[in-house]
Amino acid sequence: MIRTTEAGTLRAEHAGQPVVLAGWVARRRDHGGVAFLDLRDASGIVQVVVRESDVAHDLRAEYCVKVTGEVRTRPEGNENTEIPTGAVEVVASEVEVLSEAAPLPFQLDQQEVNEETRLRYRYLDLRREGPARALRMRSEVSRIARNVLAERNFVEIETPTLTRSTPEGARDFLVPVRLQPGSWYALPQSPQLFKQLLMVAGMERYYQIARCYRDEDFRADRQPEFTQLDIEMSFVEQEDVIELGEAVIRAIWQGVLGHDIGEVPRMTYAEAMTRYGSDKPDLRFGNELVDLTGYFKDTPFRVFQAPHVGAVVMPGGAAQPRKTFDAWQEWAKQRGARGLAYVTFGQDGELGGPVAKNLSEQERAGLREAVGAQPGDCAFFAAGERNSALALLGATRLEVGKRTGQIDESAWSFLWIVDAPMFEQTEEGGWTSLHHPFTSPKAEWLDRLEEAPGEALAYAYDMVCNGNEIGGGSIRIHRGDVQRRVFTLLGISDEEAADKFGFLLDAFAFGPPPHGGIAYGWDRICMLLAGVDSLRDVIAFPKTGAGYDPLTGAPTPITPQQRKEAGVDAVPEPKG
RNA sequence: GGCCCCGUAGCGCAGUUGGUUAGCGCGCCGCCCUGUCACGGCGGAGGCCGCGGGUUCGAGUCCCGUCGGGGUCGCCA
Repeated sequence: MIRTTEAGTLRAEHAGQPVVLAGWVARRRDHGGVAFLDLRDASGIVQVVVRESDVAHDLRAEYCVKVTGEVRTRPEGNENTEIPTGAVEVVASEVEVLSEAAPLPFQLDQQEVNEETRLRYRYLDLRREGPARALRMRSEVSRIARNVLAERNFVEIETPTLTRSTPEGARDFLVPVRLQPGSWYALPQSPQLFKQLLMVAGMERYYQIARCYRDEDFRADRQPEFTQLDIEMSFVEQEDVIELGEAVIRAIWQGVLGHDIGEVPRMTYAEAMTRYGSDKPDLRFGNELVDLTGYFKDTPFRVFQAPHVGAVVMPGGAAQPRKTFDAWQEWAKQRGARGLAYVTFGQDGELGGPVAKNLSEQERAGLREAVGAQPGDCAFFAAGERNSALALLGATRLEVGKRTGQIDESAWSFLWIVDAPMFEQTEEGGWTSLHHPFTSPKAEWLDRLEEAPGEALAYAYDMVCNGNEIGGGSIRIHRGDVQRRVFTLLGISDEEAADKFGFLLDAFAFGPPPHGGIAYGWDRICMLLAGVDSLRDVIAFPKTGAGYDPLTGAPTPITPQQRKEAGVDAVPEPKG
């Protein structure tokens, strides 16, 4: 090693020791006759004293240097209590420049720097304490998960990233194949089918920290390539997977934050939608939705003559000016709603807002009590199809929670959402899988799926943390006849099924074990643990919203030669 | 694809109802400084005001378009 000691580890007890340090010049304070360097390495920062002024004079920020010297306690009164090494300093006898640094594109100690600039020089950004800490924490998260899984005899197995399109539902990233012009690989949206094959293969307990790819529009919490902790187990029931998933998350929160997540409560999908208007409710605050469908069943107000009428209360909301209520309308319209009806409850008991006068005398009289509001509150209403009304109210509840400060930002609220529906109605009137087509119906629905596809429940479960879905999974179908019936319901013909994932169906002809699993969104979990608002902060080299990597400049155009070789333009032979 | 916000020096920002030579802080370069820790002092360099068009006697400022970034809805089982 070039150095003997890590800078951040030096303490008063090391006084008198000769040391060789290596790191970067974080800051330089040159007084002419004496100069101080803050030397930073991965362990931290220590002050170096340089007496030979001309040596220090030529050093610049972020030069990489080797310092030979001796540790000593700082002179009386010169201690710096702000830093862990502040009791000591290293008196340099020799400073060797290992490499120079050009003037920096941004200062590393500056708080606010344009994110695109940070990403372009991500290697500099990562020299900063916060970004570096996020990556180190992420490593710790993975290590803990691996430990838990190793203790339980899980096998870590890699699966292909050049593969065939699998039916997750998102757009695939495609890779042209030089050796077979006109044919393309897809990058996996998840290792879903491979992990099921590994169960058929008798591995019994598989996991992988797997990179996944989806070609959709990106967000702060969405990247084109992202990571899942992917888990699959044989001979298990839903309870077993939930227990394991919970154990992983428990160990992570304990290990990284020292936080005990406690018993994770369960809620059915139906209950979550009814009470919170969301399949991933944020339980850090209450303020549940109110169902007023019955209350308004004979209402003279046209808008409320709907299959579902519900409300959410905004504490203190009556005091909002008209302009703010207009902004709420706009907010709702952005979400595809016609508007957001509201009623204010005055301190004097008077109802306000444009909706109130449309209600019957009787409805007005009991309304405040019916929605559970106090004088001075307001209530927002949504009316329409049950699902869309609940969705709007759920979003309103969250927005109200944010604006009124009801959300306890220091809290960790975990939750399992269970009993998800098997299917969801498509716009064309058919059915589509809520989860994916290999999800098993619950035992009581196994034989009568077809009777009421819209009501059939699945062995599917999502783990929710503070209103974020952090993981989800299911027990899979392992019986050919059940799988065929599900395909039929989904409108997938035998030929189509054979064409799309015949290899899985083939495998299932050879004694597939009952199995199930779960996948955790690793980036999102790290984002929550790090307390940051963007996935980009917990990814070493992330991309911007348009899928652009400011560091490498990817994606780039290809040369005509590459284009020709890759077979991008090849026209496949027509079949038959 | 829709909507909202932002593009001014390397970085962070200011720039009045459209009006002379576009400023401030940090950084950068040079010199000085023996106890600083966001060291300090003196001096200096650095701008296609994202890009293109329009209105105007005159545009960083107003209008249209476009590109880039951020957010959000759609989308992402």
